[in-house]
Amino acid sequence: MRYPQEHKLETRRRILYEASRRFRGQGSEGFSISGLMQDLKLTHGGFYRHFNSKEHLFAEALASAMQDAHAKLTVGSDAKTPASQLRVLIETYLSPWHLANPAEGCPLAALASEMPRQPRAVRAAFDHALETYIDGIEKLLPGKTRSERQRNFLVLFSGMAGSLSLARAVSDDQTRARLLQAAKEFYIQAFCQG
Amino acid sequence: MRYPQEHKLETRRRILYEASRRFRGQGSEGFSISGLMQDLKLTHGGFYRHFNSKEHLFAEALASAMQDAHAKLTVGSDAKTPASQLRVLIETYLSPWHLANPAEGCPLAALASEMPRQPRAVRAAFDHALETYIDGIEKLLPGKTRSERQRNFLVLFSGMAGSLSLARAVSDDQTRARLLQAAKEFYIQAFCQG
DNA sequence: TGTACATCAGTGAACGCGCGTTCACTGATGTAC
DNA sequence: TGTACATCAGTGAACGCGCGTTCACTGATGTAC
Repeated sequence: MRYPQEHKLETRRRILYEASRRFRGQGSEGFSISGLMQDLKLTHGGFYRHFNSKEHLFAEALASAMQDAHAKLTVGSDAKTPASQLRVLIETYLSPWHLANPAEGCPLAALASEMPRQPRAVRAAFDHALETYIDGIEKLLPGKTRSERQRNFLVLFSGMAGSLSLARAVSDDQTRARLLQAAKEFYIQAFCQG
Repeated sequence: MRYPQEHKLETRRRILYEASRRFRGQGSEGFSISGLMQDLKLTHGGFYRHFNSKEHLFAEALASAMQDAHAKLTVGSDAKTPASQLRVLIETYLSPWHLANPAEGCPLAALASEMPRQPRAVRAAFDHALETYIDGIEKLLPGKTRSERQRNFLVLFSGMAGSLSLARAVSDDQTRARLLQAAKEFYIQAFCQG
């Protein structure tokens, strides 16, 4: 059957967003196209009207995931100094909510370790999405030059992603909470007006 | 055919070590039992004389990998102060060699993000191996009490693992090297006699 | 010491399963006249 | 305005493939007598 105009774009958007959640939550091989489409009340065959392959979907989903994470990390923190905005961002990044919701969180924590094994196109998409991520946040970081702030971004975010990732990896709730709390204090002290 | 005594244990050891490399290098689903056994000049059927399942193999391989990483991080650094031993350890962890050789490196950087999706037995093995890892290194960290040193271990190692992981994820060699270098300076400053 | 049998690490065909992808088809709506 | 045809998002059976795991089998060596 023929669908109203805009319908195709809307379907594509739905697939992309749900995929960006699943890649983060279950990894690049942890879910099937079939299951994804089924949960969107569609069948698997239709997927290929929107994306050439799962690999292409992953590449696009990375950008979508990075935008999503950026948006969630920067809500409601306007009209303050960069240092205090950064403090809120660190607290949000290392919050119990982010710990419990990998599918809606930062792709660095969820997907960085899979990147070395991905095909060139996916890795390029990751590189590009990361650059955009940096551009959106870099201005909150300490540092006189742009490249100094970018270095600080990389150290801070890779460090927080590692802490979040390890906190998710261990089973004991108390260890998780302690790690998150200790990391929060550590990075705030190191990067906020320290 | 019947094999000399000790032969079975030796085969088991070879499977386990090679598996610990592959899990780190390719992830829990990135290689097959068949391929693993083939490269050890064996056939896949024989695997099940040594391990009940790939899951059991993963659980044991985590301990093996963590021991391997611990050994590689602490060679040739005796007869110094804890702070200078820790400095060497940080430099080794964030070295170009570790960047280029995930299969023989720290499982935290390579496997932490897969843990949340693993079955209970694997996660328990990870928890236990991590505790042993901590016990072997904790004494090098600053902190008056054991639990303070353990907290410092968790912050430092999860941070370094995140940096190494992100450095491996990006494609550009210059960005990688800069991230590693910046992280090295940052963590040395923060944890060595700072 | 010699012989018959038991053992069991390793072999390789076979299994069921889920996956990504393809493709002939459907049918409501848009378009040409 | 009415009619015939084209379009194309979505359907679902079918494909080939690689995987983890099972199992009947092999045969050199250990053991019982």
